[in-house]
Amino acid sequence: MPKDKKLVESITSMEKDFAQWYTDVVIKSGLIDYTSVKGCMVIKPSGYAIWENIQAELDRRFKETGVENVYMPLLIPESLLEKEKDHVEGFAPEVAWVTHGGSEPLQERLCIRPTSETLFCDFYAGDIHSYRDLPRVYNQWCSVVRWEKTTRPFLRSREFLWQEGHTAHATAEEAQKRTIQMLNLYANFCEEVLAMPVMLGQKTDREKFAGAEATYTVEAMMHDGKALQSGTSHNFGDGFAKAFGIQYTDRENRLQYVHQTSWGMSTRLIGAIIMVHGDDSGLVLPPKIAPVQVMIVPIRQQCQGVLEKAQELKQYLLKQYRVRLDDSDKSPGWKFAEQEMRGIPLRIELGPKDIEENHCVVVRRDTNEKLVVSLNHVEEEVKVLLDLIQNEMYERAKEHRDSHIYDAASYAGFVDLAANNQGFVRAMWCGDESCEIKIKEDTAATSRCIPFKQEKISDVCVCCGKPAKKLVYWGKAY
RNA sequence: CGGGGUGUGGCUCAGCUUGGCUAGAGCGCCUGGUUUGGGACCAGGAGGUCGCAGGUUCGAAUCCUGUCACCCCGACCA
Repeated sequence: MPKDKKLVESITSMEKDFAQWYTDVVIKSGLIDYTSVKGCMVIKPSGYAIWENIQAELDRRFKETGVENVYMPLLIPESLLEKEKDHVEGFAPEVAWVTHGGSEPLQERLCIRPTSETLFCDFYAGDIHSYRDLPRVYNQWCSVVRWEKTTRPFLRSREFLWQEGHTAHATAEEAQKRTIQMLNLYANFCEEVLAMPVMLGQKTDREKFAGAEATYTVEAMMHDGKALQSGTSHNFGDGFAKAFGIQYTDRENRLQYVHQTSWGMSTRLIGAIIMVHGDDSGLVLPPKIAPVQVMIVPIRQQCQGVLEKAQELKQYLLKQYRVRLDDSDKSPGWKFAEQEMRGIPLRIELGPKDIEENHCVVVRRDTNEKLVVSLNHVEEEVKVLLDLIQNEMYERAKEHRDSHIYDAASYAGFVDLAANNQGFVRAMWCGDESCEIKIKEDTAATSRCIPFKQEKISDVCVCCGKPAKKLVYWGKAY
C-alpha cells in the first residue's frame, strides 16, 4: 500500500474542505458528540482524557509558581457584572441570564458567568486589607457560558471548560511581572507539551480584553494558515480595583489600590491540537498529552499464545506508558484505521510470526513508519520513539508555520498576500485603529499580535503611509 | 443577526417534483459459523409516532401554513 494514500475514507480531506475535515475528525475520532442544545457538546472519554492531561500538566506548572486553586459561584448578579464599564460592554451581548427561581421571578437577574473577573474582584474587595494579604494568586478550573451565535466544537462552544487565574498585587510592576510570567508559562506549555509553536506578543487596543489595560497572547497557526488565540494573559492595572474598591493599607499606612491580572486557557486548545497536527487520516496526538500512547494490536489473536504474549507486553509497558490492548474481535485492519483516526502515537502489532522471532512491529502514527523491534528492547525503543514523535511533531508544525509567514512592504502587496496565501502577514503599523479597521475590511485579516521580537521591515505604516510604530502579525483568525 | 442547507430505524441517505398497496437501501447492532499482517465474509434477526403543531384531502413522508432544532458560510468572541 502506498504510504501517502489516505487511510481513512470517511474523513473529508483537508485539501477539499478544511472545515468539514475538522468536523469529521472531531466526531469520528470520538472526542465529542453534539447535544440537543446548540453549541453545547458532550465531551466523550477520549476528548475528556486529553483535557485531563492538559489540566494536570498546566495545574502542576501553575502550582510551581505559587498559584492556589479556588472556586467561585456560577451565577453573577447583574449589578456586579455592571461595575466595570468596559467589561460589561464587552460581555453583555453574549451572557445568558437566569431570571426565575422555580416559578418565582428573581428580584435581580443573575448571569451565568462568561468569565469571573467580577466575582474575584467582589471577593478581593472584602478579603484584602493589608499589604500582608498580597499577592493573591488564585486560579479556578470551571466552565463558563457565552451565548455565541456561531458555534463549533472546541473552537467556539457556548459552554466551555477553562481555567482562569486572577491575581492581585501591591504594585504595577509586580502585576506586569505576573502577566508576563503566565504568558511565558502558556507558551512553554504549548511548545513543550502540545508540540505547538506559538507567537508571543501584545494585543492592540482594539483586540484587547474588555476592561484590561494590556492583553498579551500566544497565537498559533493552524494547518489552514488561520490563527488561533491559544492563551491570553491580561494586566488590568488598577482599573478593576477602582471599580470594585479593592484597597489595602501599605507599609506606610497609606491606602492603595491593588493591581490585578487574569489569564486563561480553555478546551479550545484541543481544537488547536486537532488543527495543528491532524492529517487526512484523523487526529495525531502529541505523545505527552495522548490519553493512550501505545496501542497493542494482536494479529490472529485466537492463535495459541498471542493474546497472552500481548497482555504480557502490555503489563510490561504499563509501568512507564499509557498502554492499551485492543483485543476486540474486530479485524486488524479495522483496528489500525480506528486507532489512526483517534491519533494514538504508537501502534504495536504482535502476531504468531513475531512471537516466533521474538520481535514486534511498531508503527508511528505521525509518519506511518513501520519498525521491527526486538521484544527485548521494546521498552527503550518506545521511549525513544515517543520522544522522537513529540519533537518531530513540533518541528514539522514550526516549519509549516514559518513557511507561511510573509512580509508585506506595500498595501497592495498586503492585500494580495491575504487574498492568495494562507498564513500570517508581517507588516508595519502606525498604531491607529482606523488602519486596523481598513485592513480588516479589505483583507478579512485582523492584527494577531504585536510581537515581543520587534523588527523594522519598513519605516511607514503599510496601510496609511504615516510613520510606523510597530511590527504587527496579521492573519485571519478563528 | 444576515445568507445557504438539512430534519425519514443508532448513523448516512433514497423516496417528496406529479399525494395512493405493508416506507426502502447501505453501514452499524444482535445470533450462529468461517475469518484475522490495512476498515473480512456467509446466513438469519431486531429496530420507524417520516423534527413538532395545525391545515387541505376519501387518503399526507410527499401539498400548504406555522414552529423548533441542527449544520455550513459571513459580522462578534477563549
